[in-house]
Amino acid sequence: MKDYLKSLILAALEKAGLKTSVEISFEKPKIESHGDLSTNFALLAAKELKSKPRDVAQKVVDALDVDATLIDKVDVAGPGFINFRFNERYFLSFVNTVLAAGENFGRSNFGAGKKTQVEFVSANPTGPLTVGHGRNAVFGDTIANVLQWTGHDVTREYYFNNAGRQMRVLGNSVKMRYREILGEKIEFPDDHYQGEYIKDIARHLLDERGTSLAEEPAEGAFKDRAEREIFEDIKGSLARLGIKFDVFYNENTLYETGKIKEVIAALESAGLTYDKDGAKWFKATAVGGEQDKVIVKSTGEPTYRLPDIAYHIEKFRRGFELVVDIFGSDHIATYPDVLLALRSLGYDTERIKVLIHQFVTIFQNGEVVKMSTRKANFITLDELIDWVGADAVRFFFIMRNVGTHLNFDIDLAKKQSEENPVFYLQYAHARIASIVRFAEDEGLPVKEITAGGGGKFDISLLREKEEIELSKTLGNFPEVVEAAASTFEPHRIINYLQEVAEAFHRFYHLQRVVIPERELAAARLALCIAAKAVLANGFRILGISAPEKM
RNA sequence: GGGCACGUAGCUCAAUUGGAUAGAGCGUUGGCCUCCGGAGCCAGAGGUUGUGGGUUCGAGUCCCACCGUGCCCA
Repeated sequence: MKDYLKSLILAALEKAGLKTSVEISFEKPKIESHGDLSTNFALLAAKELKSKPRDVAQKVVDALDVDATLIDKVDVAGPGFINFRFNERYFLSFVNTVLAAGENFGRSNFGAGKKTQVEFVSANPTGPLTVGHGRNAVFGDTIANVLQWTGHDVTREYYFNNAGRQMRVLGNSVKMRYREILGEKIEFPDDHYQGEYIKDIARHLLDERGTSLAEEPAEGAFKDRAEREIFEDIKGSLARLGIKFDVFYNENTLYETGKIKEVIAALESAGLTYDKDGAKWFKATAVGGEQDKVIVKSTGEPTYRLPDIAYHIEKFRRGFELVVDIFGSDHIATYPDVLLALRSLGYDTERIKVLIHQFVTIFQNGEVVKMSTRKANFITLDELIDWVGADAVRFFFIMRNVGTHLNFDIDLAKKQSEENPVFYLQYAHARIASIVRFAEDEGLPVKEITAGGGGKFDISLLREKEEIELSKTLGNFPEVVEAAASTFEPHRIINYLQEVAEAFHRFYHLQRVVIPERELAAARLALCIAAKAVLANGFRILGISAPEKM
C-alpha cells in the first residue's frame, strides 16, 4: 500500500512540475479522523520548494490520480499533512489474506535468510537461575523467535565458563558441606556459596559415592558434580519456559584451541599492545578509546576482555552475519572495549547488536529484595514459575521495554495471577475457540474456512464498524512483527495483540456471530477464525500458550 | 569522583524512532448478562511527561545543565 501511494505521489509531483529530494514516507496517524495513512513530506519539502507546506500539499493532491476502489478520500490537514482514507473493502480483504496464510500469517522474508546468532543467558553454572536471569532468558528467546519469523536463520547460543576462581569456590563449597554432613565442625566462609542447593549436591554425592571423598580435591569430584547438577537445573528451568539452546559454548574451548593466543598475537602485530607493570595492555586510546585496558594481568591470567574478543572473532569465523548479544546492565561498561578491539582488528562491528536490559528489582512484603547468588539471598526463576506460571513469567518479562528498570512485586504477581494482563489476551483466544465450536455444532463450514476460505463466505457482507475495525487491525500483524525485529523490541507484539483482543471483544459484544442468516454468520465466523489465527501466531512468537478453553 | 542507562496518571508500563488532541492495565466512580464464555463491554475521574534552558513548522522523543534512581569502573 505504501509503495502504491508513493508511486502515486511521485507521479503527481511530476505532473505538478515540482521537484524534491525529500524521501516520501508514511505513518499511521494516532487519531482516527486523520485517516489511515499520512505523509508529512510536504512539510519537509516546503523549504526546498520555497513555498508553504499546505500549498505544496494541495498542489500534489490536486494532481493525484487515485484508485477509487482502494482509496476513499485524500485531503490536506493541519500544517500540511496529506491524509489518505482507505476503502472498507481494502480492510476486509485482510480476512482472506489471514485465512490463506494461516499459521504462517505474519512471517516475512525481511531477514532474507541472514545467518544470525542470538547469545543469551550465558550464566556460569554456579547456582540456579534467578529472576534476573529470567528477564534475559525470556527476552533473548523471544528476540530469537521474532527473528525467525522474519526470515533469519537463527542459532540460540549459551556461553559459559566452567573454569576459574568462581568454580573453584563452588567446588570447595560443596566439599565443605560434604564434610560437615560427615560430622566435621566447619566454619563456612562468607565468600563461599551459601545456598541450600550446595548442601543438596553434597548429600547426593554422599548417597552415591559414600564417605570416600573426604580427601578428594575440591576441584575434582566436587566441582564436577556441582557443575553437572547445576547445569541440569538451569536447563530444566529454561525448559519450563520453553527455551532450548542450539549450542552451549564453553569458554575453555577458546584456550584449548589457541584462540586466545591468536588474539594477543593479532593485537601485538597491529601494534596495539604494550607491557607495563608486568601486565599486557591493549592500547585502546590509539583507536579512539577513553583509556588503555589490561588484557593480561601480571599473574599471567587474561582479563575477561580477551576471551570475549576471541569469542566474537569465532562468531564471525563461524559465518554469522548478524550477532545479537543480550546482557544485563552489569555488562554495560565491558562491551565497548570488546567492540573497539574487534574494530581495530578489522572486523565489521556493525553486525553486532548489543542489547542491554536493565535489572529486575524484586519487591516482597513491600521491601526490595537484594539479590546475590553467593549469599543465596535470591528468588529463583523456578520459584517464580511455580508462583505465577510460565505464561505469566514470559509475558511479564516481555511486556515492557527492556531499557526500563522493572519492578516485580512478588506478592502482587501471586495475588493477581487470576487477573493478570496475559489472561486478557488468552481469554480472547479461548472465547473465539468457544464460538467456533458452537458454530460447528450449528453446521457452519468451520473446517473449510479454517483451511483457507474456499469460497464459503462473502466478506463484503460485513458492514459494521466493529467488523471493519477488527479486520483492519488483523492486517497490521506482519508489519508489527517486522518492526519488532528491526528494533529488537518484542514488547511491540504484546501491545499489538492487546489491540486485537480489544477489537475482538468490542465486536463480540455488539455483533452476534452465530445467527439464522447463514451467509452473514459465515462471514462473521471467518472474521473470528482470522482473529484467532493472528492471536495464536502472536502467542507462538511470545512463547505463551493459546488455550482453547480456560 | 568518572562512565552508561532510566525518570510519563496513585501503582506497573505504552506512545508507529521528530508529528496533529500523551494512551493501556491494575486501582477508583457509575452503568451493562432472556442471547455464541461477564476472566468481558461502555462511560467518568485521574497529567505542567523530574526541573530549567536550547535546536525547528512541530519535542515525552534530539542537544546542554541540574535533581533523583539503578548498574559498572576506580
